[in-house]
Amino acid sequence: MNKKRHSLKDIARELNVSVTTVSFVLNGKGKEKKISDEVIKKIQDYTRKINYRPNLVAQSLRTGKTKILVFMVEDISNYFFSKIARIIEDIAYKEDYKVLFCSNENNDDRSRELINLFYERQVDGFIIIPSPGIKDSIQMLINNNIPVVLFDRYFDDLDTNYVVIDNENSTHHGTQHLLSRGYRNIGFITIDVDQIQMKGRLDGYLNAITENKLKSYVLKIPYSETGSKNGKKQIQQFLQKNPDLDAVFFSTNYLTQIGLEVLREDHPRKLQEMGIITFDDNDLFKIYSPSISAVAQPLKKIGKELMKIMMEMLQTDKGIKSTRHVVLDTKLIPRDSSLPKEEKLMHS
Amino acid sequence: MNKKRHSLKDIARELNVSVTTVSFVLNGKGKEKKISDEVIKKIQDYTRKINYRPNLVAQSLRTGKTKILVFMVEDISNYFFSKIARIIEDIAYKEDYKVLFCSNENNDDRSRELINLFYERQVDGFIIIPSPGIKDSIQMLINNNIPVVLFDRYFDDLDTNYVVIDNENSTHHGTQHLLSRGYRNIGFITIDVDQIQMKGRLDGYLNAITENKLKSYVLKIPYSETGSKNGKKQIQQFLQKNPDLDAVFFSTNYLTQIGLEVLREDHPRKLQEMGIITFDDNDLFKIYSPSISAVAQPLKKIGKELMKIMMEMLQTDKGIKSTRHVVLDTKLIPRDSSLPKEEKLMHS
DNA sequence: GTGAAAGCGCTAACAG
DNA sequence: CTGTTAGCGCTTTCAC
Repeated sequence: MNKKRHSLKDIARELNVSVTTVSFVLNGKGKEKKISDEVIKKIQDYTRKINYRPNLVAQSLRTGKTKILVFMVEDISNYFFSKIARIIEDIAYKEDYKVLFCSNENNDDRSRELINLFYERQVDGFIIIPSPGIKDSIQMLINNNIPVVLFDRYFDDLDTNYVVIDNENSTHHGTQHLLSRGYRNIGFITIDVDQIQMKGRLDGYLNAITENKLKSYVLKIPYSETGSKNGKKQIQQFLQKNPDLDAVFFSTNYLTQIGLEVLREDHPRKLQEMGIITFDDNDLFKIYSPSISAVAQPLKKIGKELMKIMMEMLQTDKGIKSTRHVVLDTKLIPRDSSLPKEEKLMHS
Repeated sequence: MNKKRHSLKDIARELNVSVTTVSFVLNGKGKEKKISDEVIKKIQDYTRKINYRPNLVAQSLRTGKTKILVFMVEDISNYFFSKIARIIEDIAYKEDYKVLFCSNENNDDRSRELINLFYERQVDGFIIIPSPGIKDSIQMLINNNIPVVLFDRYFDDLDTNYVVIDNENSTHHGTQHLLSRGYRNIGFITIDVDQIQMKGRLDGYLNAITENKLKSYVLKIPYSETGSKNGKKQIQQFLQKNPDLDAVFFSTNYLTQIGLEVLREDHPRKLQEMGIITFDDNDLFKIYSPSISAVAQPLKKIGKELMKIMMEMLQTDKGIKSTRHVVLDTKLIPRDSSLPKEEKLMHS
């Protein structure tokens, strides 16, 4: 086996042709450039024989394109993000793009660092879930004519492409669902963060509650504490302080996980009796006992829309065309955890 | 805002110094090369002002290093893989490496394609869960002196670095656990694939069963069907055909998911009464009802060991030193699903 | 102390 | 039809 990589020059020398000829042939421009069949064949045979692999770094330097996209989310190991990642990956590979995944932990410094890093590395485009304070970095990318699509959330005062869901409507609908099933004291457990998607989710809940002249119960947990014991404790206290709650709405899937854990340990009875809805579905919620009703985001559609916008930008050379705003609907999947209240009480 | 990227040349011209000087200063070699403080300051101030970002592609072409690692798994959206991905990512970033994640679907063609792709792109190292038939591609990387670490499985007749767990021992132990809890007819549901880790898992189970002179019940499902209705159907049939089973051992987490779904839908009673163990833990198994006993892989340790070997190879220039073989222990986490058989029957 | 220049491997305009 | 050549942006040797 050959230890050294072959270069165009090596091949050219070996075959007594010029680098250009080899380059043309390998790029499929042999016919177009009217290179003789004989030479074409010679080159193809030889390169196949030595298993020639072009140096894409050199190619990138020359063309200015890396064929790499960045997909930046809060945490790639989170169900929602990793599922979308997988969809994006598949579409991208079909379009001959590779995808670099990274997690920013919803942290501005880390986000900025990552964006700079990949900017230096000349990636062709960014698909980003922005952390709260990185408007400047996003702006920088846009100024430098680099395709960016945000998703899950965006900045009100920054004109970017984005793909989001109708958060407000979704939680409004979910809350209505609980109300229609007879629940009256509905708690809302969410993340304490000043981001548009979370504000939307809270608003949807609050509106539904006020429209029905009911009392709202809101618990806000700092994002940084969702991984720690502290988050769990806050939910425990919230449930204890509000014993009259007959339903809870969790605004993200990791909160649901913590919440279920608390309910299971401290209030096994409530776990069966309370109405429960989670934002973001998970395969496992379906097979939980009780199965958990969920507001499911359209993962495939989100992935597709993101890539559609991205490919469009990538293809229209540097069109500073209008930005695309896509707002998708979610789907409420009623399961056992939000069965009518009386029914639940009967069973338990 | 400036539309164009700045290059070293631009800076040099602007500041009336040479490219070399700028390069030295930016690489922190100013002092070493005895460049005057004045010039150093001038360059630093200016580059900061225009927010100069070096072109890392050019740098890579020149140095031959990309500072990118590839992490290839079956499916990045799977819990086990995405958790490890996250750990690897964190370690890598600290070492100033970026990580490209990709999913090979345990498919040889896709694996080969991906490996070639990244090889062309000059990535510095590969961490791979190999699909069954890509020994040749792995060999190619090794021949070309590219650091490779396999994990989860390896090839018996290929001398590579790898990090795996003691599969045989783990399932043996798990099966023993079920036996000690009074279960006698234990089924083993696994993937039909000729790979070392799955063979180990099956062997561990079979050995435990034979040692105790019991009957084995094995269901092998093709990997390709685990995502489809077909896989579900096979489990359904398996359970129907073997009504005397009092316990099941699932050999991977996605099989467990399907299995739980089947049990929940078709045999809610069995779900409570049967002994259940899963290979690969998941946060949600802990809060399931019943909580599911699991053979947990040491995710952090796996990630750390992988990166330790990788960094070692990356640093020792081209040392063809001996290959590293790391075999880690798993941890059996007994939960409610494997409570003593009598206890379970009493409760239900 | 600083600069000129070669070269990493590739593309493509231009020349013949 | 094929070859020469100028870069892409950077690092680094060698020269002054």
